[in-house]
Amino acid sequence: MTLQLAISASQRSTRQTVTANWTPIRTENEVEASFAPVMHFDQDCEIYGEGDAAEYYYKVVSGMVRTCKFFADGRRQIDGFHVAGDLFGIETGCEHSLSAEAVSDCSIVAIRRGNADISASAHLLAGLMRVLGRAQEHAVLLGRRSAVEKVAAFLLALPCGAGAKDKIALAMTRQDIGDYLGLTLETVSRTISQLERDDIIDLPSARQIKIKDREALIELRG
Amino acid sequence: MTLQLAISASQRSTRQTVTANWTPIRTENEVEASFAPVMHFDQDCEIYGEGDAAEYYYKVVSGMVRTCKFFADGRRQIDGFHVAGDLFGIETGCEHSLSAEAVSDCSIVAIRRGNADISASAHLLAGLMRVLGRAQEHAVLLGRRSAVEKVAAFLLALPCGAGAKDKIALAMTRQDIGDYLGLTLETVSRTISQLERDDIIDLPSARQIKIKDREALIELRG
DNA sequence: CGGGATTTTGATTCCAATCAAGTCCGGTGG
DNA sequence: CCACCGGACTTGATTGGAATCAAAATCCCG
Repeated sequence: MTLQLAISASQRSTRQTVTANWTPIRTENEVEASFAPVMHFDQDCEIYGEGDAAEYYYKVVSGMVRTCKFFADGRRQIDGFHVAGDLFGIETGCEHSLSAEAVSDCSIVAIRRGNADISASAHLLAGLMRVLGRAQEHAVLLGRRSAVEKVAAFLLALPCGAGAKDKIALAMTRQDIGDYLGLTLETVSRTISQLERDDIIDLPSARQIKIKDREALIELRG
Repeated sequence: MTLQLAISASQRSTRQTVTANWTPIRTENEVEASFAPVMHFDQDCEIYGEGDAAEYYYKVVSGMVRTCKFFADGRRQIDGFHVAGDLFGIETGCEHSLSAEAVSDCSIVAIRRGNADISASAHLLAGLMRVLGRAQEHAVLLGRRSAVEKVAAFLLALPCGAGAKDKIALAMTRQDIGDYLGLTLETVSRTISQLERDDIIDLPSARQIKIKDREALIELRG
């Protein structure tokens, strides 16, 4: 078992991932390729970096992964959050155009490109299409929309905890949410607080959100 | 030959497409499916609307197409501009999640879904991957970036006129560019004017742009 | 408990949106 | 050929919403 390293998170939005730190585990019950080791990554580990050779694409088994782009000035744009079943790291060219990092401790399988060709598997093709649809929705979300609209849409798109419907456990920080929505962490916080004051959501803790009035959220999302 | 109808373009960003108005032409030299009629659309015609059954996906032969989303309040987000060779209208579900319209007079081929399955054609799969890459880049562009950065990136991504390198003929209006970049038409105009004042581009006319200092643009794009 | 990271909240600033005139340009008709 | 018309574009003045700067509160983990 590997230990979570302390992270020197001083500046805003700067790269703060610990270096790769994963444990390969052979599994029997994996549906994909004949030989797909499951890897475990600790929270905030980098799975791959922008510019790395894209020999594999990946599928999340458990936990959450973020794919993102870093700019020279330290700003970061998160492309997406990926949970169990999601594909990520699919590339046209031979190198990754984004970085991928573990939001929480997580397990993923790597699938060698060409080995199991996407076109060979209807399952993978469907995954690819889903990725495309999400990317397009994300672009629409980032365009001319206000902070409330963005946050409302984000909350509505979030997967609810199994069983307890309308209860959301956030795995990511306000900074992560901001970098995904194109807002600052302060604006995200303020907006969420306002939603609570308006009795639209409940905040037992910062990372626990209960949707009290889904209709109102849908209204705000526009 | 069909006539271009007068358009009542009064409000900003409101739907202003003329109703479908296309001419099917049978062609022999089409590589795709065995039976792919080429259709012609006049400028500003709707090719399909959000919610329409997605029986086909499409490929641009000539001219330019925009795919976009309309909001209840009249705002519009343009998802992308598509030129010769580009695929558009690929959907996961059974209906279109965006609308498609002709930016200029254009010719496109429709490819029936399932008939020529994407997975059956490496060519189509590559097209799909390219679409995905573009959608991701677009999302990154719309996130936390300033007006100048957006416009610079837009100009650099534009296809230059054949032969005369660095000469761009804009097919779209300032409003179109704004709805693509998540800016108002005024901000787009101001930014372009500023670039001219800074001697980075030249504007013989509003729709003709000559890039004088590509390095500077790249610098601004970040 | 203690300490650091995360989150909330407040005050102020700034960039882009909005509101409001003009100007330019391509097309049309006299 | 020129005057005129309408849409597209430019430019100016002002406003507004989110960013930034700053500090306090809270949570989580050892």
